[in-house]
Amino acid sequence: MSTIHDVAKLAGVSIKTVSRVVNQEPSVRDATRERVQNAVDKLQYKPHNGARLMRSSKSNLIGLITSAISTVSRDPVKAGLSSIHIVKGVQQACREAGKTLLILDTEPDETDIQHHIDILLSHRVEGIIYILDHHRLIAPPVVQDTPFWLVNGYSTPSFPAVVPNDYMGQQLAVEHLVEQGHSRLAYVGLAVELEAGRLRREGFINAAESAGLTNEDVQTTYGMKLGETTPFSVLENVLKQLFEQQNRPTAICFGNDQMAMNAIPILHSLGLRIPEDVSIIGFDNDMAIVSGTRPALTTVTLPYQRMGNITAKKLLQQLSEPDQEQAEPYPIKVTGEVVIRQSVEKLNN
Amino acid sequence: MSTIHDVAKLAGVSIKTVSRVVNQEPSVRDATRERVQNAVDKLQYKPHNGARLMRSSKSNLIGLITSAISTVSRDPVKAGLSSIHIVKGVQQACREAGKTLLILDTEPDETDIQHHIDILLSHRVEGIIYILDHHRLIAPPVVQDTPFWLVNGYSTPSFPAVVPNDYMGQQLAVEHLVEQGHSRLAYVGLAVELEAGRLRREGFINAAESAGLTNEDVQTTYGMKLGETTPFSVLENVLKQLFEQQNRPTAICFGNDQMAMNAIPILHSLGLRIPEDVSIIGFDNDMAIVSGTRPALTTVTLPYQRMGNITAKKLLQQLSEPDQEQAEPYPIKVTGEVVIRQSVEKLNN
DNA sequence: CACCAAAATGACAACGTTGTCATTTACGTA
DNA sequence: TACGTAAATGACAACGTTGTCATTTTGGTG
Repeated sequence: MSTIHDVAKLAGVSIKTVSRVVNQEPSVRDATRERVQNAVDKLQYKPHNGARLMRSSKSNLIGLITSAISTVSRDPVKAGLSSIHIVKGVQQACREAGKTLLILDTEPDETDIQHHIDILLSHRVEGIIYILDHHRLIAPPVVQDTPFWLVNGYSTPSFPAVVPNDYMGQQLAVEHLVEQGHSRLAYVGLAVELEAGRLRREGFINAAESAGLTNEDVQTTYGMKLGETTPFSVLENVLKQLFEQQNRPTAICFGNDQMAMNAIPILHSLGLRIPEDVSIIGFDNDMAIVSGTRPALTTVTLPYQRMGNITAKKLLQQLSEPDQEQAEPYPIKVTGEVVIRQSVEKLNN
Repeated sequence: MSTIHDVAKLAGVSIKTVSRVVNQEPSVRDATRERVQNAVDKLQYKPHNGARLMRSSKSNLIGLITSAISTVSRDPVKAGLSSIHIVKGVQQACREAGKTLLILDTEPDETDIQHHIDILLSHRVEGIIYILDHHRLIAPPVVQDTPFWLVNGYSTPSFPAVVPNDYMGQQLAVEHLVEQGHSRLAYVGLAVELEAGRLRREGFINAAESAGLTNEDVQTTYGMKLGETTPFSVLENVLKQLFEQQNRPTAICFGNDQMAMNAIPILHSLGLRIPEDVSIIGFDNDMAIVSGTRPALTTVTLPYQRMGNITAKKLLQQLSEPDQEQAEPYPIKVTGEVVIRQSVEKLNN
């Protein structure tokens, strides 16, 4: 592999002039620049990033820690929305900024990431982004001098983090149902021990109250855990009870798409048509699920890609403007949006 | 960020002794080693990879070019099996060998990867793996001095490459059907302009011949393109014609899982039960598809993860034993295996 | 032509580590 | 205790580039 000295000798200039050409500095004559560029091309010279890094302290690398690749080949329906969508969002922002992403993938369920941090720091990455596989609180990682952001997880109010706004997302679902004329709602959600489960339930309850729905009109149940297939019999019992009562709901908000998908055949077996007899709405917009449901599922997006993009842009901004402080406390919450398909009917009332 | 000089000063030794401790060289006294390690821990010293790289010409990085991340969030059913499974296999082998993977993701359909190669070479990666999103022939990339492997694509017989053995995979499917007593088969496959489409069709025909099936017993049709949803009406017509004839097939080999999945409701609408009236078998073992079919689809795996793993191990072997030559011509073909579920019935005849 | 200022070019030190070889220390044996 | 050898430690050059400042070249003006 050729060095800057080889190029300088072939072009008949100093190594500094070669450096100026390669780095597109202005103060080089056109004829000189052309002569050097020809030598670069002929020798297929690639600058040595290690040497650059020693001199200029800019690696041009952004470190990314994720378990998305290890987990992406699990059963897509059971696994929930893959955090690789977050990776994609991060990647887009880095590509636009001309930064190279150094992705380190952890084993699933691996919580000690210090070894990964050490690798990234030895490569002198300019910043680190750690993507969690589901929304939760973690202890703050200890990293000096290098900007560090969490995505899909959070720590202290001073630690940079971006999370999905599960609360607002579920509110949007309720607002959509109410707007479509629904006034008797049920919520079948995730376990409240889960961050997302708790926030989505709270969002549902608050939105129902804000819409003036009384306790008679609103029924909530929960208990399903992320990552587990909803046992058919459990969901079946829940739905049976909902429809054995006098004030049957006209619409059901599910805590995620998987529950909504599993509910479809159960509701059919109860003699209910969707959306004519009961409307349903999911959460996540998981294409592995919604692309297969009949009728096509109306749902709320889990804005993973946007979260990744926002995080990377914030980090990059932090790098280019080191004195700018984040005004708001963390985490930054990103709200999804309703994707209207065919599982919600408009009522005339 | 502290340097080796800071550690040496704190521990009261030379920088070379610090280097010996950090690199776990043997010739250091235990007491000295402990003193140095304490200083390393106290200062949170991380070796500077750029400096190491300049001195030792070993980056410990393996470069990977793929479009898997950009494409993974497309509709999983339409996209075909994601090449991220290949990435996972590469990752496993690199992790075991203690190498860090530098993943560069291209835009979908981007064919000029020279810019990505340049980035990787400037980081002095020890080897490069280029993953193609589907099995095809490409022009040989020009890279000097650095080992370069293709996965899911191939070039000249001297260019290192690993591809799926589509031919053998489809043979396995036929052999399984024959073993289950089926003697009247149909093949509904991918377009033969596609590498996989051509090889799978050839594999089907050859396996049927080898099994002694006559032309009367075997019917082939093809024309579907990878990446496009099979138009329902086209597939419907194909299947109708198959079952309007006197010698109806007892089993259908599909060129991929997506076609098999789409065929299920059509066969039902023709009054055919699966597998009682007609057995079906897919190809790819795409969990985004097979996890949702009823009955559960018997299929042949597209061994992406294994291909990735084999490639990385070959590359790593090339790095540790540079004089070893690959005995066989390229590409190396990796055969999948039959995954038995419920869509193939055993006939008594 | 002489002078001045701006543009272009070059010399060389420094970045943080490892490889090489010289020097010092410790241990075992006679 | 002296000697020899092996183990441990240290000095310093080199890796390939960029930053800094000195030097040279060029162009314009009087």
